Amino acid sequence: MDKVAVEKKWNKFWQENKVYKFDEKDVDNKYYVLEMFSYPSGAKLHVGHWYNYGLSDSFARYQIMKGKNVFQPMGFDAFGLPAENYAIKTGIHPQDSTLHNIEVMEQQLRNIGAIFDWDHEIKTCLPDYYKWTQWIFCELYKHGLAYRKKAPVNWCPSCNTVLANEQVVDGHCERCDSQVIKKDLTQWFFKITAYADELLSGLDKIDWPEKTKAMQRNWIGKSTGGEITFDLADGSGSFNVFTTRADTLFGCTYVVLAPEHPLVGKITTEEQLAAVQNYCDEVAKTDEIERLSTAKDKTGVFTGAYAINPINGCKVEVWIGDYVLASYGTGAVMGVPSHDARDYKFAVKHGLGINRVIKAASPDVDDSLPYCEYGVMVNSGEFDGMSTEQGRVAVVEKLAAIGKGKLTTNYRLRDWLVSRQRYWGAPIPVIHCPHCGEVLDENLPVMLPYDVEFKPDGTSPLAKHEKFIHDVVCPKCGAKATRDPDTLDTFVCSSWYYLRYVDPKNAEKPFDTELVDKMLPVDKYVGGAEHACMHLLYARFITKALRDMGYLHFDEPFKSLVHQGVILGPDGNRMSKSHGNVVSPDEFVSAYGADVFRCYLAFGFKYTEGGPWNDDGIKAINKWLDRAERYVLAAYGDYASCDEYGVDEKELNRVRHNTIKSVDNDYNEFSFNTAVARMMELVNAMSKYDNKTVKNAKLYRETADDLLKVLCPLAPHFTEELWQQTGHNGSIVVSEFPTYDEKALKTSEIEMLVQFNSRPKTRIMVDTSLTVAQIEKLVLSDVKVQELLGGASVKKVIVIPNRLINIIL
RNA sequence: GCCGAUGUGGCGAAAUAGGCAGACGCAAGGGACUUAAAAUCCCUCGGUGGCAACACCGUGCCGGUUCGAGUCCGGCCAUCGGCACCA
Repeated sequence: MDKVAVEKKWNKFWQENKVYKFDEKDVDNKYYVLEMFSYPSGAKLHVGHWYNYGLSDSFARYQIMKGKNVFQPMGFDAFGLPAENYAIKTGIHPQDSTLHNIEVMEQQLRNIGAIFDWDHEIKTCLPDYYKWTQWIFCELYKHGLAYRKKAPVNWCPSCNTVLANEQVVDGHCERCDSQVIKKDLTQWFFKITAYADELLSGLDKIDWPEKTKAMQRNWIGKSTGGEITFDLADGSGSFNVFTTRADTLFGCTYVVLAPEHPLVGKITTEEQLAAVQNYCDEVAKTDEIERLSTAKDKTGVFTGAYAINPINGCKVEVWIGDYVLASYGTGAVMGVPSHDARDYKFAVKHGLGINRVIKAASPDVDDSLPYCEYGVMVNSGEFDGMSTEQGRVAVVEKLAAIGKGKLTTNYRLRDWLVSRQRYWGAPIPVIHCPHCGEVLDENLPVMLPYDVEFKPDGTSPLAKHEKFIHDVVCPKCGAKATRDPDTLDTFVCSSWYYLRYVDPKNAEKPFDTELVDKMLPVDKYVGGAEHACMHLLYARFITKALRDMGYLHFDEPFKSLVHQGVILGPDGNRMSKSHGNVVSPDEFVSAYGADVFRCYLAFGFKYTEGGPWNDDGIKAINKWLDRAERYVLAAYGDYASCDEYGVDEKELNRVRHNTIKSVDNDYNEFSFNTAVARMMELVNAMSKYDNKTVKNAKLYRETADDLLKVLCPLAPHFTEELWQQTGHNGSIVVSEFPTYDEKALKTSEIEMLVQFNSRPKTRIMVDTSLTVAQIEKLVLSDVKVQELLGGASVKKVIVIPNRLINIIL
């Protein structure tokens, strides 16, 4: 078969006849398969795209054959930095390059032969989409979940924009790898922290890889403890510290405030003023990465002020130190050098007191200082003898009774910084009025102007567009006002696209609530693991926020998630231009066809693992499909036919049904490699059967039909062609997936292994209807076994039905 | 440091529930057909020893539980991913 030519034919046929169109009237039987949409870069589809989209499509096709009404949309995450950077380099406008790239990619995606529903396509850079992205911003704002504040933020000097916490990797920009610096800027945030607890607990309800859930848990970083109030010794005020180890409070010999703590300026004494100011200046100059380095010395300065430890009334020194972060907890900690490694280092360096208040619970545990494990309280007055678990609550409760403490929870998760000083994104729909302050512009969309000077200089490109910025009046008071010059992080666009897919042409609303409630959540979401703490977290947040506003009525957007593995270059490195190891699917697809390529990706890797690319086996897959074709056609060819149903027939039938059973299960689990292995076994069995001179045509042909059907999701064009050539009506791609016959899997006799003391010795044929006791009797009376035993006495016989018999001597 | 994975032939990888390790392939070697090549078909293919039947060893390392461990338990080592002065 000329696979390439055949693929063109069927691809056209399916699309023209809308063979596997999602039936909008049968929503109750829907199955929503979604792959993370792609960024329309100038480069062609690479092997990774095929791996993700091609095999997810096989899963979707399998669901169709299992009778599901499958919805599998595709679109483009079209805003973003790369197009803008490309524009800066080449002068080609981002809109032009993006729309062109999308056209090219659409064609390439069609060539995979996937069932994408193009009527539901989304391009996030078009006004009819970003209008609703802006609408979401407005809704969040109205519900107090979007706000603007001045804060130290991550700034990428190369991309000339701020970044979200999630986009900073090891202190470097996720995109361009430049070192990120801290800047104090006024920026827009989404209050994702309001959902911290639900984002955490919701993880228990969803079928996601444990690894990914663990990463989100980690990222959210819940920690329970208490806030404890220290009064200043001179009575001029107080401050709180956060601790998870209130049981160590009696060991507190000093307290440390973050250098940015608002109290620092007020409490510093005359003598210490110069030192403190000097220290704060130094800290401000050091960049975040250096400051957060664990290896760094625990520097700090005494403020000259004293505070009172509320549990025992002891007077302790108040220091400042940059190991205390202003942005976590209360920006102040109690110093307990005896039971905290950092405090210990700090105390030793600055000559502060060390006072042990926890003993190891069991005497054989290393009890040296600092002792940071849980243990038993000592030197702690009435609390002596209490365990850490009890004490960390009891101490706070005692303080709460006198208004000096309360139990609290802290999260590592920070609010999501969404404004970007870049051009190619959705404009933030806010107008700044000299009288009313910030006012939402609900006259959407706020159009992104085309004629913009987007060369980066650290200010937003839109800020330099006179008309965009100034040609506006305040919606409230009508005064001359200005627009917000920033655009939204592209992760905002992608945080709700799975909702728009089901209702992409709705001009009245972002989506119809009733429809979305029926179509969501996504039943199977497939995409890379690298989005664990970004897109996958943001999407969950937006879903929950929209739910609380009443726009939808479910809690989680993605019921079940699968991460495909990464296909590396042949050298084992991540594919990249700089490594020069990028493998293009094109030459393989044009030589062997899309089905062969897809089957090869299916067979060559464990789906969730991926691995280095190697094209040695692709020829073998091509040969295998040729082999399958030969025997399918042979089954439908001329030969001496009979109704016989002997040993050979039973064996062929057994392999046939075993293949159906296994492959059915394998598709469900994205275990494409083993599915192909089982199908290869079936082809081998057919080849063996074909050697018979007289064959049972009914069985042979049914087997051929079943082979085509189980193979169909992985090789749709190939099987469709053979389906037609063997005289079937209708399209195989929408036929029913075969069911297996349990009876066919069972044979009347089975060969069992005989072991002596767990050592394999011989084999014996056993009737499968025998009981364990009968098998035991049979094996002991077997001539061969008798001979091997040579009269030795048998202590015990262990029979594992259908597998082995272990004789203990 | 903490969290999560992973570790099996020359290679990609299999192994529902503790039961014949290496399914299914690739590569390699041998053979049939062929004037020859391609294609196709058949055989061998974890290691060591042996003519052989067979024996011993073998799933990162060391122990344990069990009639029986790739799988369970304890302790290590290595690689990869994530988090990290988070109080």
